Amino acid sequence: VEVALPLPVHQTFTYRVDGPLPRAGSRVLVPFQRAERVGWVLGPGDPEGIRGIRPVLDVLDREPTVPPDLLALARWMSEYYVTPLGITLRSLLPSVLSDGSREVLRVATGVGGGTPTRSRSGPAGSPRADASGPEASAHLTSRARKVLEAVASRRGEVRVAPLRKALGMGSIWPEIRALTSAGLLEHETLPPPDPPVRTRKVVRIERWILDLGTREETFGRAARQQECFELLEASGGGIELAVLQDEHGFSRSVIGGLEGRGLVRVADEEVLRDPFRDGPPEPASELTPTPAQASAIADLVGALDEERPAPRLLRGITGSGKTLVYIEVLKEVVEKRGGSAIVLVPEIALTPQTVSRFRTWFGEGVAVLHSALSQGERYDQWRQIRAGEKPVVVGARSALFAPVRELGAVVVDEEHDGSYKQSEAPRYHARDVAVVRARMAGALCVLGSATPSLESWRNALGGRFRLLTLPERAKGQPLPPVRVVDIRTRGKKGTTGPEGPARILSPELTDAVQARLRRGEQTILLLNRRGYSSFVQCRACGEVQECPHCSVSLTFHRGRGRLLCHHCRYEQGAPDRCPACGDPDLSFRGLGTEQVERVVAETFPRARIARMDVDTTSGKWAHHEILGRVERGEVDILLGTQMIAKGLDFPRVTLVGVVNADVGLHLPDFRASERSFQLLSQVAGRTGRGELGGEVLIQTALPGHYAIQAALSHDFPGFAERELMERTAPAYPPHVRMVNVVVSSPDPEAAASGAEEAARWIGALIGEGADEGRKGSGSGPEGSGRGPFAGIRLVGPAPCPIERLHGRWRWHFFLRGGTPGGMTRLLRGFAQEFQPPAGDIRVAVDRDPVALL
DNA sequence: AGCACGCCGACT
DNA sequence: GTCGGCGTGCTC
Repeated sequence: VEVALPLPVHQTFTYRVDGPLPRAGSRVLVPFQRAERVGWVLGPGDPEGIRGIRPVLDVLDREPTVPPDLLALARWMSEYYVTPLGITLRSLLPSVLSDGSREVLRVATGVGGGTPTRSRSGPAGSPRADASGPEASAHLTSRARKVLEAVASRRGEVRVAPLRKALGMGSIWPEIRALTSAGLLEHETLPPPDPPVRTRKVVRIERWILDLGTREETFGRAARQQECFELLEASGGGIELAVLQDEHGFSRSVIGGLEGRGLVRVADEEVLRDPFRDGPPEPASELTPTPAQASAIADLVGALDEERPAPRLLRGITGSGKTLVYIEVLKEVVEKRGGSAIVLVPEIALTPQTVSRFRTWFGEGVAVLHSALSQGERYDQWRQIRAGEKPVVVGARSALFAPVRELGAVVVDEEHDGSYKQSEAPRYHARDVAVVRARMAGALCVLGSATPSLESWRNALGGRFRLLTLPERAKGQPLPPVRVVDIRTRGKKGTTGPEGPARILSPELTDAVQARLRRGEQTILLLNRRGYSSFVQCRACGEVQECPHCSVSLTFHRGRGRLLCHHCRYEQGAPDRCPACGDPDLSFRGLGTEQVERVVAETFPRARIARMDVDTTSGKWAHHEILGRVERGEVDILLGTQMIAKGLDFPRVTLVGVVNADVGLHLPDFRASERSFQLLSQVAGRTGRGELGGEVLIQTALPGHYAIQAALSHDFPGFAERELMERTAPAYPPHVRMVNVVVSSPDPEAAASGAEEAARWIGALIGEGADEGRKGSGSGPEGSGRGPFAGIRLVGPAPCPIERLHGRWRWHFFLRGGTPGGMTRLLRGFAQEFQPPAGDIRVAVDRDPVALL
């Protein structure tokens, strides 16, 4: 059989099987080098040209874990995103199914003199203090001794991978081998663990008694048994044994009696874990669709019958009721056609509230896949989906790969959201893969957003997607009026100096908040930057503290009293004087949410304030706790980063204030304007949802910027038109497809030369060095070849905008244009054949990147 | 990724 | 003469 292994190698392997061939998509345990690994069977293998073929050790699945449709999708992703198939498959499945074999070590038991003692870490080479050890230990290397000591100091079995990490050593297999052959250690490869399944005892009706006469005859004078049986009947046939005993008082003998008559059976059943199980219930109010909703629904329902329905782009302003449209489509798929559907939602919008809207209609038929699930919980959901018990799957990015049967529709809500792009290999975009999965299944794909990505918008304008619009809010409320407050002139006039509160909360915004407090209404304040200040600068010498691993300034977090790097985990104590010149006069620059919180608390001492950003939501359910307080009216001002901009629906929020709309607008990324516009539009949509109306105030130093102007008038088409124009010269997505190749190394020279060599390699294939010479459009590739690579242009290499990250120096270059097929061939050749120069150099290929930092 | 093998400089 | 630190090529 041909087997895909989760290795960073663009190659598959062939193994021998005795007995029937396992079906494609089944997992197998195979010997690989000196370890055992889990891989996936792809089909019959070709033994031609392979020396010693090794045998499959075990077939781990009775039914393939990867059904044929998902295997085909994985193959497509593997090609398109230039990622080995095994790594792609691993990322589509619950991790328990692929985390593979575990190599364990333990101190050998059979050795005379007992276990080697805990070391007293004598100098290497010195005579051993404990004479009890066998002779063999005398000539161990110091490395081997370290390994042995480490194993001995942890009791029981020790896994190799964590041990190696703890020791900070490279490969420790030579040492392990030496120790095993010296009889000091035992080494064993354990099979993959059984997926964790908890069970409990459940009493379930085995034989139903419908006829009254039979019933009397059966039970006779066994009144308790009859009662118990009737309770079981009333509750659908199954009750947990412990509940029957403890809560209903049926003794073991009553249940035993029923068992003896063959009426019930006591069996172990799996306990399924589901943290969303107790989400708040939502009344199933049957809403009447607006005319716009009704016509969107009609189109979508009609599309379900098409052979190959075109993807639909549903553009509905915030509050226009896109979810109602989704639900109607799902009902059609699930109830009328017996199919299943997948609904993708951005991670932070995946709340019990969101889920409960689907639960209202589909009840237990809804599976939820969420990043906060434990491995076991995820696996539980996955099994139920595969068993066909959950026709509706709601989840974040990876829910797209739910093994549903009869896929009828895929919905991608907030399709413009950047969190749909995976940042590790396979670097897929779930929106794009959703279109592909739906197409492969002949299913309908619905992309929904108030502010579609320009990629989808262009597809809709060009007819590849069908555009559906919900131009009005479902309850007829108007979109809130938006006002701009120019903050350029503030500060000088402010009473407390240039850094004082007046610069942070303009008089206009202060008055507006004050009015809400007086009326008992709520305010949302957005500032898309966490921490207290994004950098700390010495007023004497100008020094700014940077992260030692990344080329970014350290952010001051006042709550923790520390400086943190927002890219890696680095942190250090906050300085009280400049580390360079010793001057104590430090200025805290670059406003963050912590500082706003402080200013707001000082300005409105009576207000109840909640802050929501990644620093206040570290716990698993912290989001829900904070939002619950807002919902119950225990919060007057909710302050936070972009995580408060999505999906919240609180009718008493009548003011949204954007503290500084310019954060992010100047990032060196062609999507900076698009992201700002989306964020402003989204947060604006948080108000005016109830009868109280609403208002939005945007503070900015760039009141004339088109992204802000468009947000003022809620004008998505206008914004899109302008932005599409901005991206024509030089050509950026969506006009061309783009690939970002990032080369990194701990050594800055190696990163630069690695990027140059990689670019040269590709340049030679596509017939050009770089793109600079050509101005204007990217068309007309006269000299540059007309083969499969025609039209592909290379730009760069250059240092990445964040040139150092996690201790690695980074260079990158772009490829753009050409045909998708040509690009795939180019990239595959590159991935398979390009050898980076020696040293620790990594090459990451990011196709259709969403962020270029 | 993780392993073996081979080369080379440093240390005993 | 050995040990340990890389670089290179291969894994069914």
